[in-house]
Amino acid sequence: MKKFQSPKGTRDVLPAEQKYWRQVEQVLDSLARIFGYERLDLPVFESTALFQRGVGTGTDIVEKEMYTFTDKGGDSMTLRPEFTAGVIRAYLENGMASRPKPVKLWSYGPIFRYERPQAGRYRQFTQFNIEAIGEMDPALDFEIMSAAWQLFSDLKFRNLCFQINSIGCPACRPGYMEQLKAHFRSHEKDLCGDCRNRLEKNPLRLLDCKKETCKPLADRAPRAADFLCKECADHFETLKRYLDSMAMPYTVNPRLVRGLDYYTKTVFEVWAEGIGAQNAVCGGGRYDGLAEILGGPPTPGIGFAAGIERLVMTLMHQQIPVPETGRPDVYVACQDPKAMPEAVRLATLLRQAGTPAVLGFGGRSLKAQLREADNRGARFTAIIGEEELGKQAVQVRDMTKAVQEQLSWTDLITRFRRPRD
RNA sequence: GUGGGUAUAGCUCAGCUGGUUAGAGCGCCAGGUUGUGGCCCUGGAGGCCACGGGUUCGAUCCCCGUUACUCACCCCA
Repeated sequence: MKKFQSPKGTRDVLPAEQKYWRQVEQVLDSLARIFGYERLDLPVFESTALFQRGVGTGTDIVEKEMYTFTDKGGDSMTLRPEFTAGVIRAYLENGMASRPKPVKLWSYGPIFRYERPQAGRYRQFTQFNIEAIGEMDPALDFEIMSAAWQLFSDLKFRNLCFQINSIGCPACRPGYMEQLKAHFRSHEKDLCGDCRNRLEKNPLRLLDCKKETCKPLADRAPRAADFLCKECADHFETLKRYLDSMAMPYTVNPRLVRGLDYYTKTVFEVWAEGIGAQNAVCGGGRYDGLAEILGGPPTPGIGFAAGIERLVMTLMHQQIPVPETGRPDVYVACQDPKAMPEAVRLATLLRQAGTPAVLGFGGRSLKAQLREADNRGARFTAIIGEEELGKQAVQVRDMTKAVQEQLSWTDLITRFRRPRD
């Protein structure tokens, strides 16, 4: 029979990797608390139309990357390829517009995109997502970016690169797009095939092309920042002043465009090095038109998403120390198998007192049990030997100091008791 | 969707231009006498050498195909 494997583009997060996940999750949880964001959990699948409308039919995500299926009732459903559309759907559906603005929400969970896997790219991956809805103030753009900043500094990341840009709004973008198209159309014969397709459909993407033939043209292309309307230009300037005043280093990248249709004004990404070609660990921006696209009242918003797998990869690549997890306080061993009933009772009592305790199974030699205690990282081993048998007593061995003493069960339990909350 | 690379033990990999019982390190298990881990020593378990075909007296090795994994393009987290 053919051996089963995890589906292409999915992975198992084995116990050895869990400490890194735990570290990231703890930092995220406290970050959300520090910045005043509340948790919102969403369904993993939504109506396909939500993503078609919200993300945009011209995007790669909607065109070729969605896990879409028809359920038994005949409705088309899609595993979420991003969080934002679902967050806005929930915001509108649950009348959150009546709450104090901005409404600040965060979410965490699996995201699905059907792509060819490579280093740092999976078909099922995990995102942390943060959104602030209902406020135009550039100070909120700053707050969101500053949350990203603090996330990475709390994780102790080094060598990060913040990229920002402004891509305008419905008032100024059409004018810019015309200029952009005109520029590329005059050189159409020099463009690669992909770019010729993009020309009418999504001209912004041409700026992003990495082909040697298109790059020089992209470099000479008109820049979005030069065509912003007064409102967008002021917004961008104010944001940059906030960033400067707090000494947060960033690069204005006129070629940063981002792949989703709904972005307006501010867009940004954070790049890490050393984790492969997929180096964006965080990406986001403002989406002032999205709520309307989804049938709600005009509602501005801004947010970002971070890919947890890439954060974990960076943590490991930069060899950042994280707390060890899963070490037992006490390993209960017995010298003779006939002491096993006592060992079982002692382990149970320890656990009832909240002490992480593991038991040596299988009637193996004491030597083997101590070896196991060592391998599992146990801090102490409680040994029931010939002398202790039937006396409610144990030899307690300190595994780092290699010294031991006889203790009664009650003393042992008292010493290792852990209050639980 | 388009390219390149790689498939040998649980993991990381050797295996010379094809030659008979397929190796190492790590890990796992058990021992090194009288109740005790880490270091050291000894032993053991564990491989249809990815799968299918071809060339050959003979293929883990050469050729073709399939599949999987992987890196990159595209795009993104």
